[in-house]
Amino acid sequence: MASFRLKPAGTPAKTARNGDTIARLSAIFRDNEIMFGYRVGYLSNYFSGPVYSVVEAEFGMRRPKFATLFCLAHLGELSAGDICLLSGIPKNSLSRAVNELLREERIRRVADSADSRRSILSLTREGRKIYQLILPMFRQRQEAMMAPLSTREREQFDRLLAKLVLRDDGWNEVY
Amino acid sequence: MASFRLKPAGTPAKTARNGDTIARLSAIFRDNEIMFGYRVGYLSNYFSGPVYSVVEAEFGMRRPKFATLFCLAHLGELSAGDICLLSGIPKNSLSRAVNELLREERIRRVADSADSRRSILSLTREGRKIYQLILPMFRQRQEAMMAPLSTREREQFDRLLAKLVLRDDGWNEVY
DNA sequence: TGTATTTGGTTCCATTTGGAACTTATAATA
DNA sequence: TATTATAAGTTCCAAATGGAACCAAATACA
Repeated sequence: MASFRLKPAGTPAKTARNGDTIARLSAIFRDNEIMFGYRVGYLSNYFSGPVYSVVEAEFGMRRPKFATLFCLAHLGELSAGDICLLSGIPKNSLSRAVNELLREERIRRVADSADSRRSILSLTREGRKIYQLILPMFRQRQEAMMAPLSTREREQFDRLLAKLVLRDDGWNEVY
Repeated sequence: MASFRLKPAGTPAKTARNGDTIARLSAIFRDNEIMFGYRVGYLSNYFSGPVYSVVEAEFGMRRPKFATLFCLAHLGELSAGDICLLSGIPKNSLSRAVNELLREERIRRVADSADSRRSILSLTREGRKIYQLILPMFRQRQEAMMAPLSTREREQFDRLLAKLVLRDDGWNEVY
């Protein structure tokens, strides 16, 4: 994991195109009716897709499982439903992820004494270790993604994302 | 479709939480090691997920198929590979999408005379019609997503997204 | 308190997914 | 111009996905 990379050094992109084609294709980024949504989705795909394909091969772990580790690493103790809310992953997928992680002893689960339908999840030492192992891949990929922005621009971007995500209008209450 | 909505009016969110819980959970948006990647992914999920689940139910169409229509609607004629590049969808998934759309006569395909491995795809009248029918859902959802930003902030966001997406450093040459 | 509703979580199942191997056509190089 | 490598697209298959139905506990409220 020391030197995570998406392709061996020097390997040319499989989808290399000439400049003209690129220019023609990228017109779609300059003008369409769902500019924001489309580009956000595009970034998201190219950000996480390649990393997950490595993480899957190397750790047998995809979005639902990693999202679980990620949320628990940050917030300590959560229910499965909390993680759904924080990730937008459907609860049945998340349920499976949780049960697999339990089997692998990467998380633990104790019934919530206040509400015995819920249970409280948290990382085991092993879970935290694996998380720390995977995290750098995402960090590195994020750094690559953000390369075109200056420090100042990153601050702006940060501020805008915060506004979009920390909100109270129920936009994300859909699942 | 006249009044597309994600939940019937007045239906409370299934995942309603009290303010305290919300506050606790949203800490993850304020501080983590992959702030940009995480929040972009979160937005992307909550933007498109709910729309696709309606589009799937109503038109039997998911991301690969809609991405195909979307790209063709904007750029006229493209190969399957172009659409992969523009969407980050793997080529086998896209191949299936293309063949389904052909069967449904929503796109047409002609062999590229210059390179007979490729073929050139384009929308049929029917394909364009269905696209126009779906598009407003995404527009509406995007509008909801962007609600917290002022006009000025949207311009900023637009500028930053453009920088992230219109780039030349091969960041997206991974599939 | 008893009945109806909602909620957290799991299970079922049909469909979708994407890696890998394959086919055919083009490009690159000897 | 053979030979080899690479590209576009398809097919195969094992695994992941998500809607829907379900169960059990909690809540609303008559």
